[in-house]
Amino acid sequence: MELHEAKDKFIQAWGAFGSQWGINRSMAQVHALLLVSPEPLSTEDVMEQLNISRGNANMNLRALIDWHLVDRILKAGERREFFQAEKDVWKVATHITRERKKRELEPMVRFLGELKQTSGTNAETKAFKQMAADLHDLTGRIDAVLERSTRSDVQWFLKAASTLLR
Amino acid sequence: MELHEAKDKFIQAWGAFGSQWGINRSMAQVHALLLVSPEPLSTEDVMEQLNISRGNANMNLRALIDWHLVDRILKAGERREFFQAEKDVWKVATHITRERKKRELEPMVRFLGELKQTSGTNAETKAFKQMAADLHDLTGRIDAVLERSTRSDVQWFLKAASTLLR
DNA sequence: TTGAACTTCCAAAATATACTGAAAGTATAA
DNA sequence: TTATACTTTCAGTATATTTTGGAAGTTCAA
Repeated sequence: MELHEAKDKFIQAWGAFGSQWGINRSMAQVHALLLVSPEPLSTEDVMEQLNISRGNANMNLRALIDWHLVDRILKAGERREFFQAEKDVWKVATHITRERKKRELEPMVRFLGELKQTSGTNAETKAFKQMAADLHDLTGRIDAVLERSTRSDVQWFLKAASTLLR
Repeated sequence: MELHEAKDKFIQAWGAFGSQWGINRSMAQVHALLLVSPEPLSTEDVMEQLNISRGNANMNLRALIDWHLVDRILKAGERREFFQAEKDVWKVATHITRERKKRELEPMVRFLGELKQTSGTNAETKAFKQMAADLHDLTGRIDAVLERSTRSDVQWFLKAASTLLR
């Protein structure tokens, strides 16, 4: 497979993969494009290479910066900004994990905790509270594992875990 | 909080949470409804309680059965089918994890493996192949951890992991 | 202070996704 | 075999999300 073809397929695949996980296709594609570009790209470059509008490119670049997946680069003598993806995939995974954990998982854990205080003592209420408690426990454990696995040394964790459990 | 209110909030929250992770809102809500219902429900019950159409209820119930999250129940003397959610949240988590791993993660790991064979030896190609290799390694490790953690004894794994890493 | 080069915003349009409801299909009992 | 009770399908509709492109905003050099 040629480099150009491989990059292209990667951008498509990353976009499709992202959208299965609730990340919009363009954002994932912009990210993929920057991942495979050796040099930082300008907004214009992104627009051209992905055939998307200025507004769309801008919005997704900002979102990626917000997620710490992309850095703004200023070149001497150039007014416009360039964008460069973080290439260390472990760092990328860590940032994505921590952000989604904070934005989505933690609020759910909190909510499930509140449900455990539902009033009532009849069988149906008890069953509901048990379900909420189990789910709270489960999500709490997942949260804890993710917290640990992204704290300081991701690589060590995944290596250790996959070895330990062999 | 009253039982009825708590159930309702749970259904809404589960729907919203699901859609953040690429699962459609109705499917997540049907699942939540069945999770909080002590008795199996009929298609009609689901339609009424969630205010959705017959087609929608049917489609999502089938999808949930397909994901092994819901069982069809036949009651003696009743012609219609009833539906009951698997209430063991560890089992639920295991099924969801394994299904998504199989449908989404594994194909991506395979694809990244293929990218490593991109032809070319110049700096840009090398950098690309390195990136693909890193991503392949990362997703492969995640895959391995998920495989282990859902194999036979989930509870043991998460307990062990969260203790080990304290 | 102006104008050029660039970024950001946002209402409207396009697209993708989900939902509806009626009709067709299927199984069972009489 | 027919009527009935239920399930499934699917074309059309509705809703939600994403994208566009022009206008407004910003920055900076002259």
